[in-house]
Amino acid sequence: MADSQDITPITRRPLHEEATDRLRDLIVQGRLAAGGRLNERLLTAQLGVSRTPLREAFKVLATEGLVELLPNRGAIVAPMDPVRLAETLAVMGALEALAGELACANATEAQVNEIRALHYEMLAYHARGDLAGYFKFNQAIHLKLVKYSGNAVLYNTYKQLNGNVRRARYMANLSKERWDAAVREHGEILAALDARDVKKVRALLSDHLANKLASVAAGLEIAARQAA
Amino acid sequence: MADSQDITPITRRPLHEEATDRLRDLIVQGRLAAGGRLNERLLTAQLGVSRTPLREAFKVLATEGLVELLPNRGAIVAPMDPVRLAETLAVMGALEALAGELACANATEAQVNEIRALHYEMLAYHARGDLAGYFKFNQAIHLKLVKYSGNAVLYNTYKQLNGNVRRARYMANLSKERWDAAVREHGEILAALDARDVKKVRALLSDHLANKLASVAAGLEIAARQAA
DNA sequence: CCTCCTCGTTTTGCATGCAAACCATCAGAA
DNA sequence: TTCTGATGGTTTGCATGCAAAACGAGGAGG
Repeated sequence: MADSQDITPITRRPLHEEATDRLRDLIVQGRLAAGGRLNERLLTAQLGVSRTPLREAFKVLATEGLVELLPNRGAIVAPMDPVRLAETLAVMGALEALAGELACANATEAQVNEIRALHYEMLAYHARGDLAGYFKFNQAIHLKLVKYSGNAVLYNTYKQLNGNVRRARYMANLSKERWDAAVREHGEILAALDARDVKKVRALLSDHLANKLASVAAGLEIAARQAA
Repeated sequence: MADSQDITPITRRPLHEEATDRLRDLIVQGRLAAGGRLNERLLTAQLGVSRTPLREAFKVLATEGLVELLPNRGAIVAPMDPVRLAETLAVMGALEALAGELACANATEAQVNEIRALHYEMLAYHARGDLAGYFKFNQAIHLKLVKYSGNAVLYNTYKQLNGNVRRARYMANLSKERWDAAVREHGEILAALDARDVKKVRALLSDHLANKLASVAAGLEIAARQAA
């Protein structure tokens, strides 16, 4: 039987996949500005591929909601729409609630411990006030939780929505109070998961996401006021 | 203000979109068998497009989970995996529960009445024992409910998952009893929605989907036994 | 009889060519 | 001035060309 030390197969990934992933990263990381035009000629030069795989990547990212195709006028990075963002968070909340429920039933002890480990790492960044590091582990915890639900469709759906939200994370109005509260909430979620308390995990995750939604909404209001 | 008699813009849809939609329909309707090979040359001839837009359609449908791309060996219609199907239904249940909740808050009276109308049409097909007609309106009701939640992201996410499930609908073990029960459940859901009873709508929708999942699981077991 | 190799055919993945659509600019008319 | 229409350059959408990969039929060797 093969184990994780197995020989990794030599795979040459198709160019269009590589292009899709690279572009997705650029967009999610915000290195391609929302609403900005995606110039085919420029990107083919930068990525070193021809137009065909690049255009295939556009189509894929369009179905993921990261790119908008304007017929006969090319593609732009999907603009960030506050309403859409809020809607996405609401959906993610429902998905996480389900994930928490399933994780209570399906996650192994080792998996819960993995989340616990990530939680402590996150606490370390929180203690240092390192927001970027905090976000990274915060993300990781949420993703792991959904993954450990054991429902692959749920995981994929969640991940896709998450991509759309991640590039807006700086829009959240993360006050010190809210940050502290979020960390506390994480602690409670972990405890409830550890206790396999389905109802509590559901409720806590719902609240946690609702709070995030509120925080983002507040951030957007500030942004809107500044724009006006 | 413009009304529905408005002038419709003259739009020539891009070929790749048209191809995507056509292919998606063929797959969802089961006219392209699950697991079956998608021959580029054949399909270009049948759809009357060249390989480029067709291949773009493959990529899009692959991200939707309807097609599987085998590097250097073309594309096949994604095989139907019972586990995956069950997982998808679980996710859809969570989404519908959220949708019902939101619909209680956001749906207009007219929208509830539209669902009521569809419900009665469905009842007519049920009374006649017309399964195909029943399915059509059953689908329509669920989709409308999610749409009337007012959350566009939710609607899109749901619709995408639904495409994957629809082609497996014949796998459900729809006994007369289960069918009757489903119809009853629909009636209760409608009543609760009409009464804007959030909790009840949530609970009923969760149950309804859980029952569907059980029904599909039963159908799969029968299929598995037949295969063995 | 099975296995492995060879070589011709088919199919795929990507690059590129070409016509049509678009955009910017500007001249001329109302 | 403001609007209309022409013009050239750019960009897009799709078709097609070409090299590499996969497939498959046959034949040699075990």
